Amino acid sequence: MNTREDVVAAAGRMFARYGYQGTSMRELGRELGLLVSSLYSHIGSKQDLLLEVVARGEELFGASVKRVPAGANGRERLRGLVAGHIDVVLDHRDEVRTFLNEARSLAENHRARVVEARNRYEESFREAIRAGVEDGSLRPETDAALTAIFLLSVLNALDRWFSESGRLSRRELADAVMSFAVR
Amino acid sequence: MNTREDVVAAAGRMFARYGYQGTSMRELGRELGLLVSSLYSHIGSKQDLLLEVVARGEELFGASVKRVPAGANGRERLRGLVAGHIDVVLDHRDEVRTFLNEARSLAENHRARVVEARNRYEESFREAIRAGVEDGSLRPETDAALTAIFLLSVLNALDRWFSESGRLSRRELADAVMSFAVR
DNA sequence: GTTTGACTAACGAACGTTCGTTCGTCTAGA
DNA sequence: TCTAGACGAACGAACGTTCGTTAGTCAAAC
Repeated sequence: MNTREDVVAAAGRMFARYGYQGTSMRELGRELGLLVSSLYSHIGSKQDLLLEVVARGEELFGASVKRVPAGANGRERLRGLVAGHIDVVLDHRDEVRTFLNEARSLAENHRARVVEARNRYEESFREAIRAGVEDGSLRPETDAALTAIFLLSVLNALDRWFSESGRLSRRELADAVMSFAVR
Repeated sequence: MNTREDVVAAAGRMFARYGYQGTSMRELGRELGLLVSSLYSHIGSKQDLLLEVVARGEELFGASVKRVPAGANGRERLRGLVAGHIDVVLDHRDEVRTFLNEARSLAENHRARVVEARNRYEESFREAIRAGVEDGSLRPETDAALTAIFLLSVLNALDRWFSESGRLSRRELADAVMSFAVR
């Protein structure tokens, strides 16, 4: 017997791998050992399913920001954001991939909300960088906007190559990313 | 009157924006002012269309590598690769986006070829970096594998935010990316 | 100078298949 | 006995593709 949670988790897995449009409800059912129609005992629609997976990705990043200690200096806060992002990406690959790549398949109003959430998230990176420049923990010539974009570009591509059993630990990865972006 | 070229170009545009699975042949026809069936006067199948667009992206990157002068030192060659990549991404957004994001919708054998092409391309970055370390134009502690991945992560995300009318020129962008990756 | 035949581009109808979704029924556990 | 979850059949719409046909163009053959 499957729970609603099982359905959402399997949907995340398949959306991440095959994309929203590339995932049929029949295949999703097969993944769970169910017929298509049985899925609708748990969910309202395919679109709802996407919405839920994307919302989880959104919340994960939001929660990660809140976990960064407010008292620290700019550089430490940025380092916290980077480490938090790494954890979110690697611990929740399916939701993150779906959040990053499949939001375009959301209905307009929900997609707009996601874009806004991503902007707020990026702004928290910029804010930490600006603070670091002011408090002297980051070089004065550091460009907040550009650095934030570069950092997030690298961080969001992580799950395409990073392996837990590889050469680098998460901590070493965070160090490498930080020294790339802000030396 | 439309040519085969028109069809491939329109397909690139739509694959880039809506994805391969998110593009229907009927909508592609509408984009060109044609009925679905008329498309098949120009092409063999939807899959052929994807293959052609992806192949163009592949060739663009391959040609960019060849344009880098072989005589230069490692750092200069890397700089040439970065500048070339920027040009390809910004001058051929549709083909590049399709090449990067939609290759998974290719039949297995063709997808494997794309993966191989991408590996070769990344290897040319690593090679330039290793050469730079040896000839002293890059810092000795530079990690070729990691630097190449970080560089390509940043470069491939460019078309999501870079605007020709923005604050940075392409040259300034190349400078920023280079100093980001190899100081 | 006219006719013929190949060629291209587009049409509209239709094919079989798959899509997301709905419905009424059945069954096992509370 | 009631209910949640799974079933199987069915829905209309959309999918990619094929078909036979038509109108226009252009060069070669008469």
